[in-house]
Amino acid sequence: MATSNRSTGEALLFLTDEQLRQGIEAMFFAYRGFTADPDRILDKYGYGRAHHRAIHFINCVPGTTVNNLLHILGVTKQSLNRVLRSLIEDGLVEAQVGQKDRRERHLYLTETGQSLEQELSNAQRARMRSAYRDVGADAVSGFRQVLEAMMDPEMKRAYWKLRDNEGTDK
Amino acid sequence: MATSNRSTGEALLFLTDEQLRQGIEAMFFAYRGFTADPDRILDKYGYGRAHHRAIHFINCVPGTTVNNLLHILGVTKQSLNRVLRSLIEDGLVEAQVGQKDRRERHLYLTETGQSLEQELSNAQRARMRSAYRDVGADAVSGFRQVLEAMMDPEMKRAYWKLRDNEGTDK
DNA sequence: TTGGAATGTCAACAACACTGACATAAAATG
DNA sequence: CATTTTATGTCAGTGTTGTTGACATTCCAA
Repeated sequence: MATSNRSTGEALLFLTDEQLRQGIEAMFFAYRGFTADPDRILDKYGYGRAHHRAIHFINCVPGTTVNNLLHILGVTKQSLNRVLRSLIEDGLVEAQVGQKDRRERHLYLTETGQSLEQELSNAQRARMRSAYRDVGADAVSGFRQVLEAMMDPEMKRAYWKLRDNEGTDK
Repeated sequence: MATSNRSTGEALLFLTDEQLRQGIEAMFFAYRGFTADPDRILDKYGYGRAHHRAIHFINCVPGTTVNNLLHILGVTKQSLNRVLRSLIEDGLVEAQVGQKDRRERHLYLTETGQSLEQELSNAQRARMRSAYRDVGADAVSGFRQVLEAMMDPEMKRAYWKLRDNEGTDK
């Protein structure tokens, strides 16, 4: 606390309970902003955040199964099922019975579904892009590092797996 | 823009839709980790995240009113009321009628409430501290900058106000 | 073929957000 | 001072989304 070197002071300072609590509150308020734009759009269509998450990851991994999706989302299959049912009824998602294993349902976005996904993504990316622009590349790098360090190991694996998919697919 | 240094190269790279999407997913998975430890503790007592948020901010700003609290939390007073009622019934929170304006209820944590707040904070800070340690001070600074840039202006003001309170009070 | 494991669906319940209606107290207006 | 308006907080009912429990279907292995 009584050090005169600022960076050493910070190295000690940012681990105080006070600094940690500010980080916690920053996460809380930022997540509100993070979900605000998609929430407004979803309201128009009578959907909620659960629908958004399902649409997002089906778009990421087309043909994924219900079982795989619920592991990514971290909810029970019963909870996911209700959301999927409404999306299928409304023609945004298509469920194809697996050819190898007919217990599985492979999920795809229809054109309508892709259209909504775009609308949601564009809104959320706009805020992210704006924030990134404001703070610069180094800050963004730190942001990503801290987020990854905060994940449960299991979630970290899911996160990497998604990144690998996209890296190799395209 | 045509400079060859590293930060400019990243400045172009991290704004692609792909990079932005990864940031979005990182937020999603990290927030799960962020709430995981408190959620486990709250389960033991039959509480949920809503109770945690109320306890957290009552602890931050002792004597705050219901009206002030619901602005910070971004929920309706009816929603907050249900949570407060159970916390008061269980003896974790005390509501004192205002002396100047007797419509107001000033909220304080009881000793029991402070004890639970400590248990929750310690768990959440432990994860945050671990993440901060893993990545270093510079990354933490970037993390905080991006989070702040992602907040709605209104939330940013609430965030600053809380920081100012603590800075001047102590 | 039969028993168990995996996958997905249907039903009921709990937490927590919301809107609407209302009681009380303060402030403004006549 | 009486009345109206405004602010604060409470109670009741509804919808979304999470949960557990029970079940049908399909695959696989003994």
